Amino acid sequence: MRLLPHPATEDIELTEVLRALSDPVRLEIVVRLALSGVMNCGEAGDDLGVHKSTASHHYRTLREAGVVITKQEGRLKFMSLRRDDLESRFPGLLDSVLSAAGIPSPALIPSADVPAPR
Amino acid sequence: MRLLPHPATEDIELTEVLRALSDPVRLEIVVRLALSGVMNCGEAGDDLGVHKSTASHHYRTLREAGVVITKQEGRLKFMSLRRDDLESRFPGLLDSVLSAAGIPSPALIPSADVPAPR
DNA sequence: CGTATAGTTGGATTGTTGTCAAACAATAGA
DNA sequence: TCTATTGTTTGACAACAATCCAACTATACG
Repeated sequence: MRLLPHPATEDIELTEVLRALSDPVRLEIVVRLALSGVMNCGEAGDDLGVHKSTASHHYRTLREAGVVITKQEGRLKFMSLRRDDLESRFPGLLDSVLSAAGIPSPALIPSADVPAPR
Repeated sequence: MRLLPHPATEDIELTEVLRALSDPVRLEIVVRLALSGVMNCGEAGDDLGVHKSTASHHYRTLREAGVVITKQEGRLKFMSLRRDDLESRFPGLLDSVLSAAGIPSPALIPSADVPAPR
């Protein structure tokens, strides 16, 4: 199981997080992750209306901004929100964005930085 | 005194607000407004390190995204954050961004959608 | 080993954005 | 009315971003 490169918590930049969240496609991915906890890229990108390579580009943007973490298991890559990291770096930010994006109540889904074992 | 065109509260889009806040120059302008309540464009753009026309472009972006409101009095234009509007549309969002941007405690400055009379 | 699956990468295209400089508009005050 | 002040608009330009398609990599499974 490999962990893809991503910024350390203290290196997450506010403007980069906001920029990552400011794209409708990426915001939708983030909403799905918030609702599901963990998703592989195929699930996360399903019915997004964009080519899979475009979705892959968005995964990378989210990862490099520090919004998601990605772990590979077999031929699947599991993504999850870096809820705890974001909360410690920018308290309340992710929850308010998720709430604004229409998620009923924030933090319904427990932090799941580690994907469930296969 | 004229009010420049800006979106109605219910037309403010989350992704546009996030995009407006995702530029370091614009975020700095927003931080200054949060600390000062009301500023004219000259004050807001002072020492930003960009040309005044660039700053003017950023004012427009912030206004069209629904983040600030601008009112003209004489030859000055006064900008202020749309705190109440943003709070009602996206509760907690602006405060968490301002807090993340290093403002000591959010909501220290009372909402000031209307510039102080000259 | 061959094939299917899952996702990434590179190229091409199209459109957007941040920036400056110069010209412009509007207002206040002399 | 002339001039200084305040900010906007326009044009130009380079950098970036979103997208698709095709080719590629890596893993799992027959």
